[in-house]
Amino acid sequence: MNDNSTRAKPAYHHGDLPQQAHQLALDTLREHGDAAISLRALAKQIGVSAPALYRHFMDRESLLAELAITGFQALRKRLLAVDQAQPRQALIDIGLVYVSFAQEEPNFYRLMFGGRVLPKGVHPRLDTAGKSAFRVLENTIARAQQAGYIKPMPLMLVTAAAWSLVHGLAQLSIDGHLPITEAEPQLAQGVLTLLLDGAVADHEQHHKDNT
Amino acid sequence: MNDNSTRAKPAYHHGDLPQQAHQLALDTLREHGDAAISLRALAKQIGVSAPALYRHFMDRESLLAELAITGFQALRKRLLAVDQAQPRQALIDIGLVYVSFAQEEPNFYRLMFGGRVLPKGVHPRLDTAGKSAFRVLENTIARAQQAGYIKPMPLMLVTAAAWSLVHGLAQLSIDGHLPITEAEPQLAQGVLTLLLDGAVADHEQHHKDNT
DNA sequence: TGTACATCAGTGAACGCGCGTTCACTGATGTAC
DNA sequence: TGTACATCAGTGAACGCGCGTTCACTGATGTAC
Repeated sequence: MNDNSTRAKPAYHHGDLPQQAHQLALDTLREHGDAAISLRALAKQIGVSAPALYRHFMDRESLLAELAITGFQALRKRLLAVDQAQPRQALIDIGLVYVSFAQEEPNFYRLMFGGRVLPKGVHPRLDTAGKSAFRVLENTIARAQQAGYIKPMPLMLVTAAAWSLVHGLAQLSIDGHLPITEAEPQLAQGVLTLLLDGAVADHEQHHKDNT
Repeated sequence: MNDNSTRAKPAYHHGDLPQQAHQLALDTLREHGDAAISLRALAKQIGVSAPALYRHFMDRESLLAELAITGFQALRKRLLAVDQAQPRQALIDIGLVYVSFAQEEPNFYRLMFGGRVLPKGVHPRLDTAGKSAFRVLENTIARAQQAGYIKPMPLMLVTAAAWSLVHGLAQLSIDGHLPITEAEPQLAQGVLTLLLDGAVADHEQHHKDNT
């Protein structure tokens, strides 16, 4: 009687408010960006009074932080799925996966890395989630280096370079500055390869140790 | 009589409204970010009614676009100041200058590249300004390539890589993800060098042509 | 040099909006005995 | 098994806010003759 579809329609106690709010906020984020998320609108759509949400979320920003955490977990999961057998291919693939995540979920990505929305240090769980996604990238590089594929140099330096490159690619392409689509990742692939092999012409390689 | 200090204080006709509004908005942007800019607040601070601003700016977004244009011009100017004598040094310096601009003017940089605020294609003058700043970077690379310093490959590929790298560095460092400060640009320098020389160990170079 | 007139750059009031958040409350549920 | 009570999850009303923008207007300025 009260469970005819997937969800009951309880009169007073909703029973599933936090999850449903989270899900709806997530949909809104993906479609319209973080700026479009408002607790009032969310409550209205769910059919619940606005203050009800405050039982489950400290404030608007906490909700955004939870969404961002979800995003980092999703990103991490995708990065973990990359085949690690061949160092070179693993490095390229992980970059491509990173970029394609941003392309598939631009609004998610912007929330996660916007800076404006969720400053670092305010939501510890968020920082942790971000770090653990980053660590997948870092581990891949570390492995490649241990295998002797990457030059011996501070891990920090290589990861900073790799992360900067993929982050830049991601941002520029979701803002329409680079002609990269999911269907045409050639440019992204070329760029990643460039970091591996270097831009400098072979006959100029003696310059290397001058800097 | 009406010109005792630098500025007159005319009763009705302000005489300098657009410039003063632009300047004040610019200060607000730098200090508090684009979200803090409101036409009403601006008008209030200047001591003029809010609708007065609509004589000079189509709407809020147009004002933001003008600010962003100013930003791109400033960035371009700095990039142009880089010494182009030595290809390698020019490439590194232009990257460092780019990153340090973002660090000095994070809110400016976010407005210019935020994506959320000013979508491409809406303000043609803005797009032009962005392109002409970008062209300085592109020209530097083209020169280095013509000098034989950069491998022969599509210019687009190298510029995409370089731009992505510096953009990523800039973004990550202003969001506090990388320990780069103006006083300590070593990491930035190391990262830029890495793109030039490549990450792959020398004895693995035979992999190069496999990809 | 003076005057009529067009144009420009302001004004004050108002529209309509949605937001986050707090308050004192009530209805529903779970738990100890 | 039944009942008293604590706790939890909602409610409706309200506070206070600032925003962008439009409207009909008026005061100031520049221009033609």
